[in-house]
Amino acid sequence: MSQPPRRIAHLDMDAFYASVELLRYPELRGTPVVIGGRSTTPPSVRADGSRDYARLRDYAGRGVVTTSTYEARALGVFSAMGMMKAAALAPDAILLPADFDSYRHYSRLFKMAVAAIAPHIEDRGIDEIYIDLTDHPDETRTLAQRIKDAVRDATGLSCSIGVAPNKLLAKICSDLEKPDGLTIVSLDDVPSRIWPLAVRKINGIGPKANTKLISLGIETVGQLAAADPKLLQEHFGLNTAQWLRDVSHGHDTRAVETSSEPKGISRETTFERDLHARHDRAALSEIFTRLCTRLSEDLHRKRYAGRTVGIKLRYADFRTVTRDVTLPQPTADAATIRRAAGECLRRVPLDQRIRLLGVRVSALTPLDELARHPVARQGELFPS
DNA sequence: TCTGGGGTCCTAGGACCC
DNA sequence: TCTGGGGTCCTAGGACCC
Repeated sequence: MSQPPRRIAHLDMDAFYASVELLRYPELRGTPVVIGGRSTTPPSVRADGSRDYARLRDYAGRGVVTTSTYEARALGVFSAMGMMKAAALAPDAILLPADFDSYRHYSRLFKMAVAAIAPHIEDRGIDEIYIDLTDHPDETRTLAQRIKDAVRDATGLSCSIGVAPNKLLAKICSDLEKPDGLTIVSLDDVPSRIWPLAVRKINGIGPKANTKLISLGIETVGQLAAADPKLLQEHFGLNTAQWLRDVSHGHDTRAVETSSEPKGISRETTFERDLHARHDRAALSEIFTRLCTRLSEDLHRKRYAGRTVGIKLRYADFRTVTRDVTLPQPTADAATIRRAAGECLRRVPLDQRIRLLGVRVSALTPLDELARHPVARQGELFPS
């Protein structure tokens, strides 16, 4: 009585932000382009109508690369890299500011195009989704190609799709033939196609676990599958060791979740220069209040209130501390958030320079749900 | 020339209650 | 006076992902 294998697709847009920018600036196609930076401005238009693009070499200050075109990646410039380091590697690369409104627009377009064909979709952020194709009547490759064509028709953008019996393998194989890939993998293919890959390719094995595995002589998924369970348990604990074994054999039973509620909403900012609690008190206070105001607006717009208010603080040396407090009633009110967050801030040592300040509200309840319960009206949701 | 901003999940200890 | 186990909530930190 074995179930037939599921058909799970992972769809990943190719260099999404950069590709959206190339729709707007097609003359940049084929050249190294980097998106990111804090103070980057859009290209200006010259008198003759041509565009004057900023170059990476002209950038100064903080910030990281948000994403880059494949030509820039060939020069060693990747997401999350510091801008100054990127400028050293690719000084002539074109620099563009991120335009998240535009990316969200194209995100909606591609997701709608997929949903018209296969509606069982799990959102994984702005540029990727899982799709459960198990109950779809069409043959797998034909169906996946149809989805790719629909995405291109709707957006002018290419994507890569992996189809496999579960999310773990689908995610891995959507990356195997990028860009514009279409890869189908079954459980039988795991030894030949998955085992040769680096363990880092597994979603959930990050820099820390990767380093640890390599120190144990485990570099590939196949080596992980062959590793002594006792050894793994010693270094990772029972749960993680079991998970490592499962994923190394391509096993994963997680369902495609078509809806989810947010757990927390936050706002944070890294300062142009590190600030000191006493010397820069006024500036810090203004930023703090603005974060709370923005967060309150986010909560209202998304129709949530939350009981737990927290702060995050990053020192100049990059150490991070958090403090939070749980209120008797959920709140979305800026002044209430500011007060609670201020209490949290007092519990943190403020003797060193600070580079980042953040505010967060969690333990969320939908506002509409709250409005149906009388207790909410007496709380701090709607202060007089 | 250091390292964004928005999230999720997990662990672990202590408080508190039954 | 000391001794239980289990369950839940709260708080802090860390790993990881897009």
